[in-house]
Amino acid sequence: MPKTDSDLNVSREATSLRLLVENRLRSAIGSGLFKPGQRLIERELCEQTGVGRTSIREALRQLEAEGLVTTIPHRGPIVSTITADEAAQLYDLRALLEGFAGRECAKRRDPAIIGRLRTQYERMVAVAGNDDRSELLAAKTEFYAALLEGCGNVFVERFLKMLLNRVTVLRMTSMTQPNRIGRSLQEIGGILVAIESGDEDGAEQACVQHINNAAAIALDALRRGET
Amino acid sequence: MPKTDSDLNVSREATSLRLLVENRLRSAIGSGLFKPGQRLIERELCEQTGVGRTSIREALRQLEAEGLVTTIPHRGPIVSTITADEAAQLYDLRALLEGFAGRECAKRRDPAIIGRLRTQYERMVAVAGNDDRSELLAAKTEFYAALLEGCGNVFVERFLKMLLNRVTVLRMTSMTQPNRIGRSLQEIGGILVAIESGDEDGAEQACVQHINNAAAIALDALRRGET
DNA sequence: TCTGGCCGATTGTCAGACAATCTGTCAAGC
DNA sequence: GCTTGACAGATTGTCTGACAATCGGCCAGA
Repeated sequence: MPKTDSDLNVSREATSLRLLVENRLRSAIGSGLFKPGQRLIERELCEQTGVGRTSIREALRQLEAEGLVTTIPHRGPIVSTITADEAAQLYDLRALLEGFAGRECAKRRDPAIIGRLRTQYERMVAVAGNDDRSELLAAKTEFYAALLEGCGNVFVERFLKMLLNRVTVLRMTSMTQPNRIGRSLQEIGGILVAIESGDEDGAEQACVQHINNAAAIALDALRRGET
Repeated sequence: MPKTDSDLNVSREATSLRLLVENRLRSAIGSGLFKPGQRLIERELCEQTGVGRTSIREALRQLEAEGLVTTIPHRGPIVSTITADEAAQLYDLRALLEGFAGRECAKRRDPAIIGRLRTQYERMVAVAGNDDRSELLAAKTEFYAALLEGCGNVFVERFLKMLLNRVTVLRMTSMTQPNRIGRSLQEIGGILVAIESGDEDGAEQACVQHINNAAAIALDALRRGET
């Protein structure tokens, strides 16, 4: 990211209402407050958010483009559901892209990125034992954010973000398996080491393997459960 | 695709106005009618299309999500420009995804898909000599469409479509090089053969190589030209 | 030449309105 | 009882008009 000389970045959070709504809805869906399949009725959203229908609708169009919601004509938007089949495809693609990202990170070895990766990894190790998983999840999210930025490809970054939004709910499932955490951490550590040592093939493989393992668990739970 | 018993598919083209506008704008940008960097003023679009601002704005949000237009706050949307650097990243990702698609096609060997690929390839060969390139381009587009569908991964398909929309203008450039056509056809033939014979590695390699070659030319032209 | 302020253009957002369309229900008919 | 048809309510899709906020450029003044 182009860092300004001195940090005079007037954050310009003055984002439009539409963007605020968009982010709210995104996190509402990601956090499970809005469940897959649930209808999102415009007027209700207007009341809940206090903004006009215009802004709501435009935000919904954006989320629709990202695949988070699906609009049924003359019926309105619903939170997208995902079949086991699609989930498998999603994980396939994610493995491909994250493998690429891992490889690129290892190739570039940007110290700033590596620093962030290591920080988050250590944070994950530190809080792994907590009952409250939220911080673990936060650390993992940050870890991935660094990985995506580090790959130096804005398209990969954008696409992976979209994919991650869609698996968030599934990821909760797979993280719930208690004894998965240990293995997961181990795998992530492997990714970190490979990147730090510039081992491109190793980093790619580690990323792919990590996703595949997570996918196996998530898909299993998904098939066992419903929808 | 789930084919209905008898072909009673009432095409239900009755898509919403918003979708019509969206497609119009997409092709207007893809065809170069709207040039990169050009401002898209809502009211003008309203006049040109004859629809209200509501529909225009929602369509723009969609295109924005796809990356085709970029909205500058309080300034309005412009047709997205692309730097040489970003173009390189775009081609990198495209190579990755199309390599994946090629591999999957070779793995699955769906006769319907292979038939379509071959048909379009032969069509390309047939019209390669024409002065008018439009049919060649159309055939190539169809070829790719079949390749994307054949990979059996809706996410890969969707993402690649987005990427293709963004390179369309660049692709024109690279196709303009006259003696590139021969090589290009040869490469595409290679892809087809590999898929038909189920050679996964070969198909992937052929796809990647094809994109890399196209990228080299396009990027060269881009750097030589402007922006 | 640089500074500051004004003005037009355009977006961002809202409220209200209306037709088109979908869904569920309920009565009528076999 | 089960199917058919019609009606009513709910909700979207779209338009219109409106207004404040903001951006860019122009022009006067130092």
